[in-house]
Amino acid sequence: MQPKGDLAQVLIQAGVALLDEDGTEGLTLRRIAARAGVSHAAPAHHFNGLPGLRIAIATQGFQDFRHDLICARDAMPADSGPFHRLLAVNHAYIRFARCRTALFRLMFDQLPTQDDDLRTIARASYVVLQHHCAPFVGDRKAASVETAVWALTHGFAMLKMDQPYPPDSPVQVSSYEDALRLVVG
Amino acid sequence: MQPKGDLAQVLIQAGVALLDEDGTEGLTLRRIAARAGVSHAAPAHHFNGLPGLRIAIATQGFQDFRHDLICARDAMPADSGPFHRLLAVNHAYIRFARCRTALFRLMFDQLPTQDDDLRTIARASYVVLQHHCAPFVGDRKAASVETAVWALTHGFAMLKMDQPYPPDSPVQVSSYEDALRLVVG
DNA sequence: TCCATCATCTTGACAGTGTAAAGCCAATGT
DNA sequence: ACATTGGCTTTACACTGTCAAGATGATGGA
Repeated sequence: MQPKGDLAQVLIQAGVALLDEDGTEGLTLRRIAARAGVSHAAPAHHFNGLPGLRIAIATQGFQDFRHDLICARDAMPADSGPFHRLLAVNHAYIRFARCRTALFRLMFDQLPTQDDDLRTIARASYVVLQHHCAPFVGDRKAASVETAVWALTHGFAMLKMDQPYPPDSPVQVSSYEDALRLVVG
Repeated sequence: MQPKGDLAQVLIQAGVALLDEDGTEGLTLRRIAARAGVSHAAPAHHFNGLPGLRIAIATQGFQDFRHDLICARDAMPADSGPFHRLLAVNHAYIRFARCRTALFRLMFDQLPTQDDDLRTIARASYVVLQHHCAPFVGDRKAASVETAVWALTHGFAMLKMDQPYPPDSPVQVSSYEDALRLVVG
């Protein structure tokens, strides 16, 4: 779903803003239209209804997501070891889920779609994480290591997202780094 | 949110059935009411609106979930090793996410709530998995091992849920067992 | 220049949704 | 006998997504 003009991008940004501000139930065709200053039916016309708009927003979300991951890697000092580079990327992953919960949920809710753009950018996001796993493969299967690292990170992100600061949570903050060492160590 | 009478449980079961049959957007107060043969406002009266009903359904979902995990463990032969017992439980975890996607999503969407019943049963579900990690702790921190195993399983479940059978998926079926060995091995 | 075409966006209408207020009604307690 | 409560219905309302029809303006060929 490629934007036809200027308005499409404005609508997507309005939707992202609504998700960040009001959460999942804040995302509404009519609210997006009002925020963009157009009639209530304009969004549906551009994105083929609400499902199309959700896919477009998820696509934008993955672009922001990938950007965050890459920035986290680039912000590391040049002499950082591969573990700390991987850790920085994965912390960005978890931070994104924590700071932009509604958008993060929408992104992974919309994944089982046929839309090519969404699948492409989602895959590109995965490649960033995948790339930082390479130094740790050793004589193991690369897919196994990548799967373990990704699933660990994604699962941890979901739990941190669900329970921001629960004193009795089974998962503590420091546990992630320890767990990651188990996987790549 | 404890049921006041018979109808409450009927409404919950109707909601679960709607989720299984029609997916996330099939869950509607009015559809639940129609299926239960009561007026459209009855569900809201019992559960304090849609949010309360969703919490009640998520609570029921975690009970089914925990039941599945325990049954998977009990179905293993008595001489099974601890790894195959853990694997059986985690396969049940992944299978639940795959077979009851909408309910699974709702369960973890509703987790960040104050509802005590929901938090209690969710925690009890986690304990089942936690318990099977004990043989692999060794001299490591128990929380790290449990976190790694749980996050790996949950993350893998989410990916299998999103992409049922994609030929180009970065995560293959056999990868989970390999990844789990990395963590507990 | 004129006219057809098309994309963009608006307007109006409709069914479906959650929610709140009011009412009904049987059971219960005093 | 009477008031009260809980369980459920009825009614109404605002909000939602979607569709059909129309307005507006740009494009592009004759």
